[in-house]
Amino acid sequence: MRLRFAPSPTGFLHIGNARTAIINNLLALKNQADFVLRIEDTDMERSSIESENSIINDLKWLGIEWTEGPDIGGNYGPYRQSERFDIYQKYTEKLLNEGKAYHCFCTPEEIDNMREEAQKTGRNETYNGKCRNLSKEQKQAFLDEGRKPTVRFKVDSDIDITFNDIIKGDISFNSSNIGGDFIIVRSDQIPVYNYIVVIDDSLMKISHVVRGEDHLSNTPKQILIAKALKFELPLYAHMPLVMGNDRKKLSKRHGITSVNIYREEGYLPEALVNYISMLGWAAENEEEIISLNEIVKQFELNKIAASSAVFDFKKLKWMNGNYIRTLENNELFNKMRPYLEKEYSLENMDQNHIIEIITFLKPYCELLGDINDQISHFFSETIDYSSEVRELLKSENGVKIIAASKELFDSVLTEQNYHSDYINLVKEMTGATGKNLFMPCRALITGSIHGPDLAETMRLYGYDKCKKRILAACQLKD
RNA sequence: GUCCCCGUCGUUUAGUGGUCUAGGACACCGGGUUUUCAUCCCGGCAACAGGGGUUCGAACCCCCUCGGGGAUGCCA
Repeated sequence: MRLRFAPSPTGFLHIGNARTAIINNLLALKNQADFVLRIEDTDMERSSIESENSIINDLKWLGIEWTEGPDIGGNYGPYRQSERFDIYQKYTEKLLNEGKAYHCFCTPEEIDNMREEAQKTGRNETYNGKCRNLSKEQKQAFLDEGRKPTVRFKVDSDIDITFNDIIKGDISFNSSNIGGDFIIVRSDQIPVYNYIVVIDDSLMKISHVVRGEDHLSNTPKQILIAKALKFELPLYAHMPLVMGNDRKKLSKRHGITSVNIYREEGYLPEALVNYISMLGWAAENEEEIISLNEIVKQFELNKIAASSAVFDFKKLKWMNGNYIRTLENNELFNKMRPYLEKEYSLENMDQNHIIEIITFLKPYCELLGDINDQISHFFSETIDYSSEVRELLKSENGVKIIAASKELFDSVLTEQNYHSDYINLVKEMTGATGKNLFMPCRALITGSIHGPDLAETMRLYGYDKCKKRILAACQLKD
């Protein structure tokens, strides 16, 4: 089994493409198949090496590993289409010589008119075959005019093209419905995707073409070319597209679509891979959070749903939080570290202490970056009291509790029991209970009325810091 | 317009003729974990697009309608 992922380097790796890559990777792992990364960079205007690098970077981050590609070579290279033009040219000449393709001198304007005409009359081919049987003289005349021809592939009419798609089942097209003779080489000599994808897949011995459903209607054209070139056909599997919440193809306006942004936002690649694997597929016991190994073990291409799926950002987030919670503490620290360092200098801090805090705050984080908000009051010396907190502390009850707290820290509480005994002693002194007890205590120490267990928070703060906070609260004036 | 694909709770899925008064997960709502929030646990809400067939029996098979998506590029 030989698989391939063939992105065009015209931007960042998109979630939809990432899914194609992930599914191919799953399959490759399951079947110990060869996995080719091929760069489809024939759109000279939009392709860039920066995009290629960033896509490769994102694929690696996702844990995807190919066995052949532009970065590592292989026996079927080169793996950039822009480096294979001489190969394609031979096939073009062959097609031309055999009368299976021909030069077309029509201008874009003429083509536009044909398209309009075809639309109006309800015909299916957009190109009317005008240049199919040009005489030598006619060709020469166009050449003398300075026209640069394209190469069109001859599509015979009324031929049934059928194939069995692994995901969709039997599919059939009629050659009369695919738009007529289509261009395989542009007027600037650069061949187009629909043509060379066939050559590359054949030359690279790809056995299974697993790609997005947007390629489904390209498939009959590709089959026609493969037949003209006497290539063996690969097996096809077209995956339904990933949609936004309005059921349109997932795009920027639906939310984050670039994989690199997910990385920056603090998603774990394991979570993203897990979630995306579950889009259109379910494990035997319907377990949702399962390891890559288990997915690989259970995954079957023909079990992918034939219908499209809406990308659920909330569920992804939930899943990410889940992965964060199960991460081992030191590892979690290492992963959160870059985020922390964006806002805090960790240089002079006790690493074990930070790990202790992170472990404590883990259930509050769905994204790695969430730690920054959660941890701020552990790291900062001063407090910004919100107006809500201010009001609470300036109430009669709040003032009473602040006074009691100060007295306790002045005389009763020690470095040993300041965290464990504090709240109970305040309760005894003030008679406050329940919310009236806990809210002000939490507010005056942490500056917030919500948060994790107060005693543990105080322990992690340390005696001095708790005392400072109480003194600060005493200073609280209008 | 034309061609192709698709149609189970809001979302994602289980379901391949009887075990389905349709199951799980996310989201949402309610309760519990003797302060809050988060985690965790329990409970609730909620779907077979519609209409015809086939069959003793249909979410599952067939047809039509409707709905959605994709393609229709000298993009990939």
